[in-house]
Formats: sequence, structure tokens, C-alpha cells
Amino acid sequence: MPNPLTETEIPHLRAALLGWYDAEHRPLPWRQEVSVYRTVVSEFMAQQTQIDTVLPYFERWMRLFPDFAALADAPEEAVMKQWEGLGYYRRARNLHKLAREVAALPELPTTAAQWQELPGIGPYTAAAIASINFADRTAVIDGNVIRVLSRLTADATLWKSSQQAQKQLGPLAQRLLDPERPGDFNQAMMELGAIRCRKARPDCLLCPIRTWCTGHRQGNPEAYPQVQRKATEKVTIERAWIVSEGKLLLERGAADSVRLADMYELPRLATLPEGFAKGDLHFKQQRGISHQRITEQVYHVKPPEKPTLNGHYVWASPTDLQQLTLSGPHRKWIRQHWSA
DNA sequence: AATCCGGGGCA
DNA sequence: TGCCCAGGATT
Repeated sequence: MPNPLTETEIPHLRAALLGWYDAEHRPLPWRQEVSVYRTVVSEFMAQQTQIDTVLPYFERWMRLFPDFAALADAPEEAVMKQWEGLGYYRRARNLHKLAREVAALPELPTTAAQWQELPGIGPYTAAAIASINFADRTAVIDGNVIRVLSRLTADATLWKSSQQAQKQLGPLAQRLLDPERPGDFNQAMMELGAIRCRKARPDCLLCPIRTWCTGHRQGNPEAYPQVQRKATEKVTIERAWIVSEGKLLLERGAADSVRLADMYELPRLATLPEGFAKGDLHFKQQRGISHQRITEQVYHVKPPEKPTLNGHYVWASPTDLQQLTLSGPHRKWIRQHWSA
């Protein structure tokens, strides 16, 4: 059989995909009411994060920061606080910075190339914003699109990274893109990957483009894509549980730190000043980040008589704790173990 | 091109 | 436990 994705077939594929999308797309909040700002916020939140996780954050965010101007005017702490629990906190910092830059512009950028100049926006997010809001003819390539395209063409390449797959599949994605409805087409490709062309047990019988799909025809769509992954690394961190006069000692991440900048967490044991005495293990928790499996061991620690602590440390009462921004796991553990 | 982000959910 | 998720920045 010849390559089914000939130039004469592509318009039919586009029509089938868009027809399906029009009829069956999920009524996500940023689709029900579309604006540049809503697209930008949803795309930032959805980076490396599943849509179901994003939904409650998105609704809260829109109530507090309804537009670029409101976000630009908001203090940094308020912005970080709303992101608490969503992870990859640099996204929130970049989004805030972006709002301030956009609010200062005479008019909004319109092309993907222009959007990509802004903080926190790479090739994917730029294409999504520009195609959805300004009909810019730039194809998006995310994890969903990689899966759909590699199955469509039964591409057995062993990608060394998703970044490499994005690069290699770019021309095909661009060739398929419907020039009349680029935003809807981009969303349709992603929607298909999310609800039909799933990683496991894809619903090929309900797929609008299975006619053109080599993976389906061969009967092994789940074999694609093949992406090499790095093994999970195990990391252990020791932390201190120090309560004095009804307050819990917390440590603030350095403002210029790559991770958890200006956010609070239980103090690391290794970097506490002299005089703190490590006691028994209080509790132990696990969490994951990217390719790391992190075990956190929290010990009871007895402070010295007159502890001298620099500005990175703070004694927090339960009320203070409400105001501060912590990572999701630390917030949860403290709530579980500090029922004062 | 690799690595990190101290996320989170799911089989 | 491994894998994936509407990735981007940094080196």
C-alpha cells in the first residue's frame, strides 16, 4: 500500500479530525470562554501537568487574577500562593513576569515567534497561543501529538528524548495542519491523543482518522512511540522538625535558587547552624519529581538555648503557615503531623 | 543534547 | 515502581 498521507488525502484527514473535534471535544473552561489571557494561563498550568489536575487551579486563578493587568498588579507572594501544590513553581514566576511584560506592551504579540520571546514560553506554548487566538499557522507538538503522529505513520524510531521526537515530527505536523483552522486543528490533534489515541488501550474504533493510520492497520498502535527514558534515581534528604513555643521552624529557599525560590520547607538537617541536636525519626515520606524518587526523613531536633538563625529561617505559627507558600508535599505533611 | 524542575496521578 | 502528562530553561 502506498503512503496514505498523500497531498490529496490530507484535506480529508483534516476534515475528519475537525468534524470529530467539533462534535466531541471536552468542554474545558478555557474553550468555553476563549481569550488570550485564558489560553496563556491554561497552557502554563498544563505544562507537564494533566488537565484534570489543572481544572480547579484554573478556576481559582481566574477569580483572583481575571486578566493580564490584574496578574501584573498582584504581589509575587499572592501569585506563588495560588500555584501552591501544582509544582514546577518556576512556571508561576514566569507567568507573573510575562503578565508584567505583556501589560507594558502597546499591543499583544500575534505570532508564535513573537510569543516565544516571552518568559516561560517555548515552541509548544508559543504555537498553541498564536494558533488558538490569532490563527497563526504553526503546528503544536506535545506528548499527545508525538503519540498520534508516530502511530499514524507507524514510526518505530527509538527517540532519545521527546525533544528529539518533536524536532523530527515537526515537518509532518506542519504539513497536516489545517491552514483555515490552525487553532482548532492543533487542539483536535491533542484532544485525539488525550481521549482516543491514549497511551494504553487506544479507542481506534472511535478514531476519526483511523482510515489513514498505519499503526491501526498493522494492529499494534500501542507499540508507538518509542521514547528512551532515564532510570529513576533514588535520593534521600534529612530534615528537621523543630517546634518551640508553638512555632515550627521553616527554611526559605534562596530567591535566586532554581528550585523553590522564596518558598518555605522543613529545614534541611545538613545545613542547620551549630548547636542543633538530632533526635529520633519523627516521620518518613516519599515523593517523586521527574526521574527522581525522593525519600524525606524528618527528625525531631532540639534547638540550642539561644539559636542564631539567618534570614532564611522563620518560626511559623499555624496562622503564619496559612500565609506562607510551601510545596504541596510539605504543606500536607505538616498538616498531618502538626495537629496543635 | 542532557539535565533539571525537590509535581502528581495512574496502572 | 515505572511511565506519562497541552514543556521550558539552563548548561
